[in-house]
Amino acid sequence: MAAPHPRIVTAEPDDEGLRGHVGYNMKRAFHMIQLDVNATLAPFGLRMVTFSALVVVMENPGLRQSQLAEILAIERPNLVVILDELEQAGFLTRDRAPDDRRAYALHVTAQGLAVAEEARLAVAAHDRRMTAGLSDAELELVITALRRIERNGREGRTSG
Amino acid sequence: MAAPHPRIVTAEPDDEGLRGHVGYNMKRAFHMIQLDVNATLAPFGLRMVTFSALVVVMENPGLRQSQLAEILAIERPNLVVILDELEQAGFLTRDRAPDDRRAYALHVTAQGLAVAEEARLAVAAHDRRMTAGLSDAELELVITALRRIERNGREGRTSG
DNA sequence: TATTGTTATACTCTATAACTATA
DNA sequence: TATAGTTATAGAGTATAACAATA
Repeated sequence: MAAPHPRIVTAEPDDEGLRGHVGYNMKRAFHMIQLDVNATLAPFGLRMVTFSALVVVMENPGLRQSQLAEILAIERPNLVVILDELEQAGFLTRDRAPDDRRAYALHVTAQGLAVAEEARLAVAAHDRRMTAGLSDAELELVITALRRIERNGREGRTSG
Repeated sequence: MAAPHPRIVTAEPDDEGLRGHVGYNMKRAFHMIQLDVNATLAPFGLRMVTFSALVVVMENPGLRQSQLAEILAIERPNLVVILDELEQAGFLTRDRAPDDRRAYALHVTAQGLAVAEEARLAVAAHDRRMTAGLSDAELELVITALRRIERNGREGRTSG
């Protein structure tokens, strides 16, 4: 019988055998996103991770460092330098918690609030650039899928 | 007028303000994927990037290092240690190209082929674990979207 | 004893400049 | 001169152990 789908032979070497793997494609996509978002945030004196921390503290005033680390899924030691950076830029304050003098209550300053609001607009524009060509429904599905993948991974680590 | 969708106030602090951003969710998802795939590949003496390199060389025998670096989107200096690792494990060979004695022609060994085939099964199982709960159509859309995002980022860097 | 934030440290991944040997 | 592979190095991101202050 004749082959119904004759294979097109390409001269160019490629990564065909990896294209079906989620992780491989996600690594490449995330690398591009990280380059673009950091370039987007640099004018504000922010990086992806400092931006994320700033937004979370903004929406959760008085948050403790350990809570922030938990929310952002980063280790406590690594958060220290992130907050140093934000504090030295004048974007947030570490205030001793009155009820527990081991802990710091985190608050975004007026300057930090202003910068964060502008940075959010820039990041939203970055998101639109990076996801150009995807419909709203597709974008929503992608985000839902990413959150599902993260959850699958986290559950696999603890109970699997 | 009464609010049609009364907001449920949660006591728990969270990252609500970041959940709409693709990059933030992708970073978290990819972190989980990377942990899982590296744990999956460790028994084979492979990492995510050495596995990728092995598969590409397998499907493109005689490939040059610079071509492989181009395909995998990694810098030539970083590929050197990756190939050192694969060569020392006995999974591939670097043969001097007869027509250009500056270059190496890469070939996967019989041992490398056997390991790669088993590793591919393990990685496919890892993919299914990580994407559990997504339909085939959703998974395909996610991969297409990831490739689109990478392309958007790459085009933004060169011509934008 | 346990917890909060911190320091020190190490390992991975990525990026750039400069070298060598060929072309 | 230009290119292929290499070396050296620096910068992020992430992980663990151990410490001081406080609970």
